[in-house]
Amino acid sequence: MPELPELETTVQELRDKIVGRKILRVWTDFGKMFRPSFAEFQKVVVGQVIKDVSRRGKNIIIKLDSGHYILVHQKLTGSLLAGAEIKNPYLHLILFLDKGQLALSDLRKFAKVVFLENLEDYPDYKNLGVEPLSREFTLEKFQEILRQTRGKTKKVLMDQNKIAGIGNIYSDEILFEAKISPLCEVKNLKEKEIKILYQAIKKILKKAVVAKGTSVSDYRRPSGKKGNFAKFLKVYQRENESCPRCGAKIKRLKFGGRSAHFCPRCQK
DNA sequence: AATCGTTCCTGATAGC
DNA sequence: TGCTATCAGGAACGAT
Repeated sequence: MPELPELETTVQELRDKIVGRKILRVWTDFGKMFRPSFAEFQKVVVGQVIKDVSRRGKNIIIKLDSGHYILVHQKLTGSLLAGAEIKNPYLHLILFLDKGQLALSDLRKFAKVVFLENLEDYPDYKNLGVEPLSREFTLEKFQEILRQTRGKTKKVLMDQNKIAGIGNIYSDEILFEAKISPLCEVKNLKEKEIKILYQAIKKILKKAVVAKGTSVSDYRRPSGKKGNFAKFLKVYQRENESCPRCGAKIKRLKFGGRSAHFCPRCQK
């Protein structure tokens, strides 16, 4: 699923292809994914020139000539693809540009496309937490976030309103790197562990950005290529395999509606 | 106010 | 073989 490194890759690779392009026509077969409506979206978007592509948390933000925005959340299986002519059985949105196409592929149809006049008017956007690879995300900031939060460490890492961009794959990998159990209550983390966890967040996310993300299920880069991080995964989707650090059997545990993969021996 | 359960969707897999 | 049932999963939303 697309998380921060996948989105970062998407943005970097989309920029060259679509900034400066004019939107001539739009097509969809799934009007339900648009907010407020496809009719509204079509009316406002056609004829616009794409000014910029950026990212905030797991949201892709496309800025238009008019100063308005298209916000795309890819959820579980969405991918933004760009090229001369996109072919794929799961396309649900195509923007026909003056050169090439921009398309949204989404097997499970959970993705959302929102048209906004002003980003700050959108509470789901405004409430997003700190960007973990930004300068704002200092150790002090992380300590402050943890002081204000209760619950299990994995859940807090994945809370978009605390830290934006981390999902199931990278929370598992970060916790393994830091040797902390996903079930560990935040209030029980020692100062030293908080520092190690902070460093692990930066390290794993940076490494995954360099590798251009993880294509463990449906994620694809805008060119249709896969990301390269899957081969670096230590615990995610490795249930019953041996821990690469201590050799114990990796466990998978469901809690709070999601699954955590971890080594029961070396993650405390 | 914070937390919990439900919902959206479809391909893969298990069970018969 | 071919059918049906179950499951995964981000986050908005409604309920408590």
